[in-house]
Amino acid sequence: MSGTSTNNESVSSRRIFQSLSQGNSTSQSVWSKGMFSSSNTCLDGCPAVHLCSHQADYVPSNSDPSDVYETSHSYSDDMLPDDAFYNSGGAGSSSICSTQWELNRAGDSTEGHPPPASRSCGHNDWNLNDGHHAKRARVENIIKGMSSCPATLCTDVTRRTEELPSHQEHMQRTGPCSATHDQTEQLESQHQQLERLRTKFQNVDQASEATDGVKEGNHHPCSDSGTSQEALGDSDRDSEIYQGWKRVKMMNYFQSRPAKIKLMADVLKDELSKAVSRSVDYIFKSMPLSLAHEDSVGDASPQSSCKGNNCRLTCYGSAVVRVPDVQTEALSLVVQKPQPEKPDKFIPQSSSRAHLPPEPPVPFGVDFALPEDQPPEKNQTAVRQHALSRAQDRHSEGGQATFNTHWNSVKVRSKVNARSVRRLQNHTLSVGQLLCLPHVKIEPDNLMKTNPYMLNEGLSTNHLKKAKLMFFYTRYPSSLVLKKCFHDVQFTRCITSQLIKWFSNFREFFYIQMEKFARHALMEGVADVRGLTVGRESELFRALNVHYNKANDFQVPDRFLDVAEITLREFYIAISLGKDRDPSWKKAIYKVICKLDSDVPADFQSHHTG
DNA sequence: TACATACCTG
DNA sequence: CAGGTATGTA
Repeated sequence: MSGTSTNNESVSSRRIFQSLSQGNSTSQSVWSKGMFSSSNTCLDGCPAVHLCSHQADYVPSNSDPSDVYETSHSYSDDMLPDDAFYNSGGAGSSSICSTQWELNRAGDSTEGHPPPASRSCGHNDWNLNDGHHAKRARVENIIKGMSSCPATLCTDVTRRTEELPSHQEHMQRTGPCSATHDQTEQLESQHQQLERLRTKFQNVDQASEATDGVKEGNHHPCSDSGTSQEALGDSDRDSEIYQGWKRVKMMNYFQSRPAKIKLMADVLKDELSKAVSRSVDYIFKSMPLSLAHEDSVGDASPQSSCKGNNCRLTCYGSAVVRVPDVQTEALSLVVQKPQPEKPDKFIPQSSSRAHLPPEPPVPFGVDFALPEDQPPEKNQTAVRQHALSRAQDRHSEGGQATFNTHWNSVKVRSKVNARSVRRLQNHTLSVGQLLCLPHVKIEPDNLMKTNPYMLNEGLSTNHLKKAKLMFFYTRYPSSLVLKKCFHDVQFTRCITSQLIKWFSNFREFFYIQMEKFARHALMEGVADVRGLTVGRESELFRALNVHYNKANDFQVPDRFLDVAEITLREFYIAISLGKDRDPSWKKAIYKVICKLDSDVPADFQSHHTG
């Protein structure tokens, strides 16, 4: 294969990876901001104010990726990035508000009624002000609602119908003051229907195995109206019942159907399908993907945000923990849509999260604890970018320390590159596909920790430094020497070419310095070539040492000083003799210098790192 | 012609 | 540091 084709491959690969790397680096801040924005919108929208303040402080932005990095992590700690995603996306909350919102939108009786959730949850303004956001909210809510399963919904309706008498007792006791006039009318007009519905759904519940423990007299723990209900204020109870009626109203549509549960499931599935389809179209038309559901439970307490409002409703029990799966699956549909863009283009998507409507409020009384057998990482199949974003978080915690211990000279860039590589390795490209990405920096330490016998399929910054140190001994290493010294690398044409290119560049810099200092000596009037010496304190040596041994943690062999001195004198002589008029005048010098190579110490062949 | 290297450029 | 091109050599 000719070098041209190899170059072409390298070029294209490099271009690609450059784009990826740039995307990463430049998206750092964006991505980080996206984290915040996701946090803003995660829980219930109500506390978005204080979350937004974080973002506002942050957004002005830091052009320094490292600063961004640090900042983002310190923040992510506060935001409980991992579990928060699952917790905050709780089905209960979204189902509640979404369902009731849907009902409010669809229900005739709600004309003129602001949706309870809208009144109670501070995010409604966003929803109402943006039809697209409303769509998204509907999609998410429907998806989440699905997760709670129709059976659960039925149990909820059943419970609502059961609560009705007590509510009427309450109304009789307190009068209509605690409820709106419309609500009172609805109570009266629908009471009869509800009674019938109640009976029917009780039958359904009893016949359904899926609703074990939700039968009458054995309520779902979270739907128990005992203690928690007693703790409610009157207005809370009214609102709650009001929302229950909305659900029941929807149920009325199916009242005449025999298989209610199945029908509901079908309807909801159909709605879900359409909603997801709409959301896909919308998302790809209007904004980058929103992958950020790294919501934080800790910061936005649903109790505080929705307390006293209609947000407090039901608990869907075990369905809660299923919601994130469903939701991420839905999002995965979006993510997996073919995209001509680079994968990392998705990363900044979360930045657009700030423009999305906040998540529906989270009902309190819901156990957000995520089962240990369902860690967030289990959903990596759902949203690759989401996993990637989170992986960045985790790498920054643990892997960062390892990073920082290596090369100070490549701090920021190495972070970006290595993270990018890890992401690519894990999610986008196989390691083999990275072979022809010459400047891909795979952290060998990480790989070797995983498997000390595994060959690196790329050259790292450690390899580069090692090559530079090798240059102190050999300026023209043979391929055999290279293979011996880089025995931890799986040699390919690309790897070999890259190493050869490295040494070519090293020589180029070396000879440029020699010529420069030789001419400088001539200009300074050095008459005798014996006056040209290269010591460790010489300016020439410092220049070379900075280039090849920047950390100055390597004892440069005396032999290199000798070679440098010889080379300097060769240049001095050639220039003084006017040989530099010949375009190829340096070649004679190169022939001399190439014979001065020394053997590379055994340490370079036995150890991977310097 | 294939390959290696130098040179120039970004 | 890497890509591209020019040049020299076998």
